Amino acid sequence: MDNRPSSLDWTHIRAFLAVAETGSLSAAARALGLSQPTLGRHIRALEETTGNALFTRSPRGFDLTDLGLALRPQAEAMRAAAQAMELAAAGRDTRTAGPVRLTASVYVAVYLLPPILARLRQDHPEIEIELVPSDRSENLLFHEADIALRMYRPEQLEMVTRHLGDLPLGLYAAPGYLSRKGTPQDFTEILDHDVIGYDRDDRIVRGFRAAGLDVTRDWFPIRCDDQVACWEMTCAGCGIGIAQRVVGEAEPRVVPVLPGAPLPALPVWITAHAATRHTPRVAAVWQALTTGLAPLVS
Amino acid sequence: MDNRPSSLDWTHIRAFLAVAETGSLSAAARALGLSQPTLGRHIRALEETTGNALFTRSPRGFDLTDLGLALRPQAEAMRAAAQAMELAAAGRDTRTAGPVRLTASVYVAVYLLPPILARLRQDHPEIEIELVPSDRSENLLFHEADIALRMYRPEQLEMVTRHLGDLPLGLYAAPGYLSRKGTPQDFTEILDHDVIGYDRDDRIVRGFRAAGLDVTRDWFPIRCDDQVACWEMTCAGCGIGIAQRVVGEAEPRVVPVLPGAPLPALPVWITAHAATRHTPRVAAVWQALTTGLAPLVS
DNA sequence: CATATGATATTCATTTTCGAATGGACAATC
DNA sequence: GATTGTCCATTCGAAAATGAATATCATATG
Repeated sequence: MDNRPSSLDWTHIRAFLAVAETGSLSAAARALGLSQPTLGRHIRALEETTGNALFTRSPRGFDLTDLGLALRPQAEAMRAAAQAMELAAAGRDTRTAGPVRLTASVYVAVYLLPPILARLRQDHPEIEIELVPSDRSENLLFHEADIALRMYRPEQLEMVTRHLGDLPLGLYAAPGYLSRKGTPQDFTEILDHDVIGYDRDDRIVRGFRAAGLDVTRDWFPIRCDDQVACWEMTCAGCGIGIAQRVVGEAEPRVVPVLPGAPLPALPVWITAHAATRHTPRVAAVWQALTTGLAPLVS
Repeated sequence: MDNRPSSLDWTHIRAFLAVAETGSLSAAARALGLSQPTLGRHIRALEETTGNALFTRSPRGFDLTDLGLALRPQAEAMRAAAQAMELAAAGRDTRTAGPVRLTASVYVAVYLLPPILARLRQDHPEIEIELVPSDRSENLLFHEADIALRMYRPEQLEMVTRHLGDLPLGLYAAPGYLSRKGTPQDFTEILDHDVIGYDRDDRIVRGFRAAGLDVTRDWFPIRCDDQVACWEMTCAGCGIGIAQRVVGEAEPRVVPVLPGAPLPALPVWITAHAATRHTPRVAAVWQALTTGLAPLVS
C-alpha cells in the first residue's frame, strides 16, 4: 500500500479533464492522441493519489462522481491557462485576445461599470468580458473570476489588491416623497422619515449607529437585499435612499437630501490573482478599471 | 524538421515554471524531486515545440528570455489552478489513514508536542504525522501544512482558527549561575544579570520595555535565534532565560527566578484550511492538539 | 435470440523516459 | 593560483509508460 500524498501529475489532470468532457476513455484517447489503456491508467493513478473515486465506471463509459465534479472547474482553469500559454508561445506578439471574468457588486456593475466597459470594448475589442454581478463576498476566490471589484479590502494571500479610492455616499429622495413627508433639515430629523435599507447587509445600520442614531434593522420600513431595487424604490418615491454621490447626482428623478450628512465613504478595492495579474488580458482590464474609476472616487 | 506543435506537455510546463523560479535546472530538479537531466530535457522539448528559446543558458544557470518572461504568468496561473484542485481534493479526502502535516514553532515542537503526538499515535496509529518545526511565519499556507500552531493570530480568509489559550512565561536560571551572580530579588535588579535573548525576534525586548525596563537588543550578552539553543544555554548556567512555565517547572536543571515577574503570556492559536479542517484525519489531529494542549494553557 | 456496436479491463513487447555517473566550465574563496 | 562549490551537457543501463491486440461486458437492434 503506497499512500503517497505527492502532488498531482499535471498530465493526469489533463487526462481527467478529457475523460470528464468526453465521458469515455476511448473518446478522450482519440481527442488527446493517446490510447485508451493509457487514459485508464492516468485516471486510476489520479484516483489513487487522491484516494477517492473520481468516476463511476460503467460499460457505457465514465461518469464523474461528486468529487470529480468538484474538481472539474479547477482542471478547466488549468487548461484555460495552458491554452493562453500556447497562444502566447505560438504567436509571440500575442496580444490580449480571450475572455476576462470580472466580478463586482451588483450596484457597481449596474451603475458604474457600463461606460467603463464600453470604453474598454472600444479600445480592446479582442477582449471578451464576462461580468459577474454578485454581492456575496466569497465568490471571487480560486478562479471564479480574474478580477474582482470589492467594497472592502480582500485579505488573501496570492492576491494583488489595490485601493482605488473611496466612493462618497449621499442621501437622496424623489421630490414627490419630499413634498409628501417634508424635507429633513437636520440629520436627526431623519428618524421621522422612511429610510430604505438593505436587508441582510448591516452596514447601513452600523453607519447610522456611528452617526449617533440608535436604530435597529426593524426601524427601516422598507428592506431589500438588492441594492438596485433599493435605489429604484428611492427614485420612485418610496423614501429616502442612500446612494453613491456619482449615481445620485446623475439621476434626474431624485434630489439630494441633507448634503452634509455624516455618511461614510465606501472604499473600492480591485483584486486579481497574483498569478494572472500580469497576463496581457488581465492587465489591460485592470488598467481600464483603475483609470475609469479614478474620476469617480475621491 | 519542424515537429508540429501538437500541444504543450503540461509536465513540461511545470518544469518550465520550476526552472523559471529557481533559475537553474539543478535547483528545479531538487524542488520537483526529479533529476537535472530530466529537467533539461523538458525545457529543451518545450523549446522545440514552440520553436523559440525560452531560456538563455549560462554556466551559472538558466535565465528567461523575453518570450519566456511572457509565458511565465500563464504557467503560474496553471499552477494556481493545480493547487486549487489539490486543495479541493484534499478537502474531500474521506480516508482516515494517511499523513497529516503539522507545523509549529521549534520550541513548541520540541517541548510541548512530543507527549501529545505520542498519545495521538497511540489512539490513531493509522495517521502519519509530518512535523515541520519552523519559526518562519509564512510557510503554512497553500498546503505546506494541514495544521499550524502559532503564537499569534493568523489573519487569513479561508482559514479556521481557534485560540487555545495562553502559555504563561517565567524566568529561570541554573543554580550554578545564581550562586555565581546572585539571585535578583526585584525585577529591576535583572538589569545586572545576564539575560539570554532571542536574536532577531524582538518580542523579548518589547516585553522588557512594556515592563518598564529600557533595554535594547545589545544589552543581552547572549543572543541566539534558536529558542531551543537559548533554553539549553539557560539550563547550562549561561544566565537567566525565559521559558514557558510548563517547561521551566519540569526542568530539573533550573530553578524559577522572580516568580512574580511581569511577563506576558504567549497566545496559542491553532489553524487549518477551511477546506480541509473537517476531513477525518485533520479533524482527529485538531482534536488531539486542542485536548492535549488544554491543560498547558491557562 | 443472435448479432453488432461501443465501451472498459488486461497483457505484453516496444518505446520512451528517467536518473546516476561523469566531464567540463565558471565563480568565489582562501 | 589552487581549491571548492555549483552549474550544465552527455552517456548509458534501468525503469516506466505506452499502445496494439485481446478478452469481456452491456446494450441496442433486427
